Amino acid sequence: MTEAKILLEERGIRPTQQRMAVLRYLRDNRNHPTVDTIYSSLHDRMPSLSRTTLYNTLRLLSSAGLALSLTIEGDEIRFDGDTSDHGHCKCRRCGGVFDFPLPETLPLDLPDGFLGESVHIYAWGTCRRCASLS
Amino acid sequence: MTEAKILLEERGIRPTQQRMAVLRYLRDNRNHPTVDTIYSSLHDRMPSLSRTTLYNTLRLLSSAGLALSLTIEGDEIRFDGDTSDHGHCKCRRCGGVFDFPLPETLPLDLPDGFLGESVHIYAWGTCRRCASLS
DNA sequence: ATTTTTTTTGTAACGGTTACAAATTTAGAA
DNA sequence: TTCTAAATTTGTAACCGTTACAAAAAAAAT
Repeated sequence: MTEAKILLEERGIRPTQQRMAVLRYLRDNRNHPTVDTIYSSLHDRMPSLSRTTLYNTLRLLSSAGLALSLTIEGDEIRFDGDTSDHGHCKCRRCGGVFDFPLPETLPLDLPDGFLGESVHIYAWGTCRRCASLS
Repeated sequence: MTEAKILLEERGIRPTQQRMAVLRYLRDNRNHPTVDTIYSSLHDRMPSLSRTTLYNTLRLLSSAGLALSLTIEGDEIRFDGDTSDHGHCKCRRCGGVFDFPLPETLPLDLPDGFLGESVHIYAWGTCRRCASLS
C-alpha cells in the first residue's frame, strides 16, 4: 500500500489512480510546479489524464490539506506537496521558487478579535545563482 | 496641485486624468478593491474610462511603487494604495481583507545567498465581526 | 496652428479555468 | 464473479478576466 493511498484514505478520499498519481508527484517533486508542469509530467505515464481531472484533483488535495496552492503572483498558481510550515521566495530574474524555514513562533499582530488559522509568506529578490551571474 | 499629480510627476509619469483618478481612488479607499470595484466606482465620474486603461494604469502604478497588487488567492487580484510595510489577513467567511502591522524587523531566514527585497504576508482566519455572528 | 508623440479607447483575441453530459471506473451486493 | 449503483474521469464547449492591437483622442512640442 503506497503512502499516497494511505494519505487519501485517512481523509476519506477515494484513492483513484489519478489522485494517487498527482499526490505522489507533488510529494516527490518539491519544485513548486504549475498545473501545466504537473500535466506534462504525468501525461507520459497516464496519457488519459485530463486537465479537468487535474484541476479538480488539485483543488481536492488543497482543501484536504494535502497540498498548498501558492499564489505568489497573480498570473500563475504553483503547488506544493510539502504542507509543513515554511515560507517561499521567488527570484525576480529566473522565476525560481525556493523554500525557507520560518521561526517556531511568528508573532503576528493580527487585528483585534481576528482568529488566525494559517499564514503564507512570500519574499522576492535575487537567488544566489542569479546574483553570482550578474 | 493635487497629491496624486505630485506623486506621479515625482516618478516621471505623466499625470493624465485617468492616472490621477485611479491613484486618488486607491489612496482614498483603503478597502483593497478589485479591478471591478475600482472600475465601477470611477465609472460615475469618468464614464469614458476603459478597462484597458484601468489595467494598464494599475500595472503602471504597481511597478512604480505607488500601489501594491495583492494575490491573496488565485482567483482575484486586489490593490492597495498603502505601500508601507504591513500584512494582510482575509476572513474565510465574509471575504474581507484587513491590514495588520508588521514588526520593525521581521527576521526571515532566507536561503543562503538569496538577496531579499520585499515580502508579502497573508493570513487567513475569521474576522471579529464574523466570529461574533457564529 | 501644425505636427509629432503619447495616451486612451473599444473590439477582438487569448488563455487559463470551469460547467456539463457522456463514458468509464470503482465499490459493494448478490 | 457478475451485476448494479454511485462516484469519478474525460473531452468539449463555455466562461471570464486579461491583453493585443489599431484607430481615435489628447497632450506636448514646434
